[in-house]
Amino acid sequence: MPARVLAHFGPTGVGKTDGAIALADLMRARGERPVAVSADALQVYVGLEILTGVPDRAQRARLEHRLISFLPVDARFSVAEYAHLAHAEIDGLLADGATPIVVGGTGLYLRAALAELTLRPPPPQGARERWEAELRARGPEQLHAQLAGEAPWAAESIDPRDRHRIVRALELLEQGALEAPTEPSRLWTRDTRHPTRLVGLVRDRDELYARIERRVDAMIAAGVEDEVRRAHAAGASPTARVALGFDELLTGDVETMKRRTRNYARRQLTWMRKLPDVELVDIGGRSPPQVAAAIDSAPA
RNA sequence: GGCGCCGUGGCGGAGUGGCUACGCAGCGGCCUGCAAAGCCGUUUACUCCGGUUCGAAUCCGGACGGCGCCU
Repeated sequence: MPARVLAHFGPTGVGKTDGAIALADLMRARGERPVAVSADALQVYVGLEILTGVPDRAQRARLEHRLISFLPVDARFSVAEYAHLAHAEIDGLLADGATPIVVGGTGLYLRAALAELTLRPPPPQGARERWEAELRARGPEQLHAQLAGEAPWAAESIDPRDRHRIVRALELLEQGALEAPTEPSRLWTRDTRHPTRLVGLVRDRDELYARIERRVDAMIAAGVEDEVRRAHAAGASPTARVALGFDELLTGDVETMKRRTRNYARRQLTWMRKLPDVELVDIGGRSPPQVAAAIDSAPA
């Protein structure tokens, strides 16, 4: 069964955008019409283009990108909203005879775009703030114990120190939306909404880290610090501020930004290894056309 | 040249005779409306040589190296 949707996953700085652009040239030469659909939680924001590494004008001229740089920085965002938008884009492109290339590094977003995850409802008005205040007052262990008392099965799968998940579980519990799953999770299955070919882009670890180093330096040369200050002044939302380097650049701590970016790349690689049916392609030391050919002909 | 202080893993830093210090980095993993988030696990050491001792990173001697002061 021929794949109708292409997907590229890989750690930050590996060269996903360039890879997709090169592949697009190859596809067009064959009469196909590729369009990139971003699977990235931070590239959605307007006003953080340098920081989040959104493809520039020239790159976008060579390959149209969707779901990039469209949301005001002061807006909150979430996987569920993303899943909605991504499904609409992908289905629209297919209906139009185009080939979506889902490109991104946010693992959860990638799966949300490709598959039909059963996402839970958002927290009711003010619930988040209330539980976070509880958390600060009582600490994660206390809240976890409370959760264990009311929904032991849920507490079991959450570490007593994992404040994020504890808060989330309590929000759901409170609105009666915390039910034991009736079917197995689809997060790690090979389930997709359309026949999909998934390629994982990799390269030597030292080389990847060196690229991250250079990339951050290039961002600074391009004026990220001003960009972040402007976003900060514009009231960047909590979900925008989590962008790597946001806080660090406000205080000038470039080394921490680089280190955290490396840590993130490592987590992305962990995620990638776990994806079923991912075809790994080492794109180190290859020219764009070679990269395109390698991606195109990765052993099935 | 003399005297004194110091020499612990990639880095920082405890430990003064037997019992994993620890933190950071690195590495592996978890992951369902915050995911570039949040969380879990984990490798590497006592500068070298000799001595004392049942047993030494820890005590003694020497070598080497570093720092400081003196000549």
